[in-house]
Amino acid sequence: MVESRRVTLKDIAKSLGVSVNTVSRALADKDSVGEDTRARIKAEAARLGYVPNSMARSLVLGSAMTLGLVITNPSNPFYAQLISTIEQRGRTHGYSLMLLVTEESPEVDRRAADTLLRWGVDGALVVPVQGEGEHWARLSESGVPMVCLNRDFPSLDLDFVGVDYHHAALQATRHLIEGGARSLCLLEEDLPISPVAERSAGFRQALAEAGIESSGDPVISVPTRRRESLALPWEPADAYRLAQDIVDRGDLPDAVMVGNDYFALGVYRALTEAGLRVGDDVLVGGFGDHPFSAYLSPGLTTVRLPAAEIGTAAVDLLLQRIKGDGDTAAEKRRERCDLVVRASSRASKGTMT
Amino acid sequence: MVESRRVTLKDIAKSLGVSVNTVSRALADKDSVGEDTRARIKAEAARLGYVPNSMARSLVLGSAMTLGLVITNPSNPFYAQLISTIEQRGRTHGYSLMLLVTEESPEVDRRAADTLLRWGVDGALVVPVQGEGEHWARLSESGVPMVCLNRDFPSLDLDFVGVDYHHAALQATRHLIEGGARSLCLLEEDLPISPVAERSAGFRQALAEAGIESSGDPVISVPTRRRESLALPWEPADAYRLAQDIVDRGDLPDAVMVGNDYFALGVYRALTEAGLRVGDDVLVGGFGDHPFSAYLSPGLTTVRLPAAEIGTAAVDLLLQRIKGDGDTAAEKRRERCDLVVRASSRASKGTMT
DNA sequence: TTGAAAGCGCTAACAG
DNA sequence: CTGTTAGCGCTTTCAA
Repeated sequence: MVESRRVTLKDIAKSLGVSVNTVSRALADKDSVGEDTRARIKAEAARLGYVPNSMARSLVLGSAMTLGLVITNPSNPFYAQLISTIEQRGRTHGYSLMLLVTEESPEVDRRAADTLLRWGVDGALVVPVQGEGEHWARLSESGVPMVCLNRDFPSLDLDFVGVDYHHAALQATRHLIEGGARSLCLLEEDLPISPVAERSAGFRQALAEAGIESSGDPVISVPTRRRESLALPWEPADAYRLAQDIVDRGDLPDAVMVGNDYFALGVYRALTEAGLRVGDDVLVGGFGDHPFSAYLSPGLTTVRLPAAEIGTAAVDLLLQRIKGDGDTAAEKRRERCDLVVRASSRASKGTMT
Repeated sequence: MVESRRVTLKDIAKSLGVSVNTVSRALADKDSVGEDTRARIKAEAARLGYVPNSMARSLVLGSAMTLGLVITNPSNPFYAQLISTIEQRGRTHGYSLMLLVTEESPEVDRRAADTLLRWGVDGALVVPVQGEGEHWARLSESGVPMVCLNRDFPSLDLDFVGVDYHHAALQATRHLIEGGARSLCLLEEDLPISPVAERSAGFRQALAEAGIESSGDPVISVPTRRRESLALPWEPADAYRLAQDIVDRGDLPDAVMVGNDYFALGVYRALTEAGLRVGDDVLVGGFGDHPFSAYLSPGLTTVRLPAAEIGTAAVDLLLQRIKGDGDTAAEKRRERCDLVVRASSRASKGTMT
């Protein structure tokens, strides 16, 4: 491994006896340079193994050509897909990606905003750790275009691209009710985030429509035990325990909705162990349509989340903002999604929208 | 949104009537600055909302304080966990992360190496798109410390941290054989990567030890149909189709190993549909121990991959290289892993190492 | 068409 | 203790 310093424009210039900026323009394919000169310069650059210094370039150009992506947990398959899509689409437009993982820590979240500011990213895509998001508002006000992903701050005037969870939950719950459910509950993770709130609202609306009332709150918060590592998806065991409790208490409804497919795994187990048949004795519906969901017995009825569409839309919106379209009002975009009906809800009506 | 230019050291200096570099040193907490001056400077910096420019800083310091991470597919849960771990550990040491997603494209892989070079990352962690990896060798020779993750180029002198797939496959296969299997096959994805090769070798060794011979090749390559989007994990359907074929042909062995748990989903379905009972008529073993694997019926016996350990070890090795320990021979580290025994292999011996 | 000079924002040397 | 000078590698004036 040669410890040679990196080749710079100056090196090429010196080696060829021309000025630095002739080299710069030759390599940038500007027309203000002679045919032969350009050729000699390019040859020499290749010979020396010249690699442009992006940082220096960015410094003078005033643009980092970098997007920041802040994610709470890449092990969430939905977010994993967002990462892929976003990186790909950003790269297509010439942007590099700086990734920050917050693991639901408000502290890390706050620092993430700071880091992005320091690096001068051209724009930021962020799944915020919710609660208070002033630091994100500040980032945005500092002139860094940003769009929130999946989690929205209704109170803050920030661009947002996510899922129409309300509509999705409404449809899914209606579907279970049409399937015959007269008592239902919804198991949600215990985080104060907008997706949970919106799903709960949609779920409740469906219940209200059908005139279904329950003694207690039908939306149940799953106590997610501090996981060994947050670098994992939701823990089925958390939902398993809760479902067991419900069964033991004799509170089991006709149908159980869960905020994510992983919880469905736990619910399946609890029901099965109690001698109940999913899709028959109890209907189950989830969110995510993760690859395993189609392969469970019975197959899980679940909402497919349009990760690719959301990632793409978010990047496109961000790029638009970066291009200067910054004074328009904040956009709140909620993508509709499909309910994938499988045997866990018994009915077999195909895909509805 | 104020379109105000970013506050710089110069602004603070001007506003206070001191020199730029006094400001620099005051803010850097160097001791060569008066108590009161420092205080005034810090106050003014805060008042003006000064944010240091990392790029400028990096340019002069000659270090980007950035690590590059090149991943083929974040939707692979193993890689998702690596991303989390690596970002976290890098951040702990003050490094930002630049993420590149290659989606198994040799072209993108090549460009990734170039991008990292241009940005002058301090080090790179890469899951290479295998085949030929000269560009990675070049990156390394250019003086950028790098370590390969999960996939090794035995022929190239590059640092490597991954899984001891050979040992894992050996153990898992032995376990199935001890469980009574006398004919076995291994379903692997059709990629020319070292993990596949190593698992196959371990699998074959176990067969040889037991004196098991088969008519055809017991290692079967699963034709992975070009997926709609590569931003997804393995496709269970690919393994499902193949398993169906095997069953139809009457070639079904006593035990089926699969290179990843997603394939097991497909195998389960094919077997079930053929009226066979997993863990009874046919034993199944996988790799990954994904969250769903424990919740299948029957639970899937599978190899747990130590993603966190590998991510941590890789970062630590990289940081060590960055610190200058660059002349030692390339290190090839293969982490051992546990076989998680569940009902799909019938036996119930607890966790073995 | 080319070169010289200036500057992006910051830090490091050296004076004073 | 503080200011001046220099320079990281690059691009963009402006002259020549």
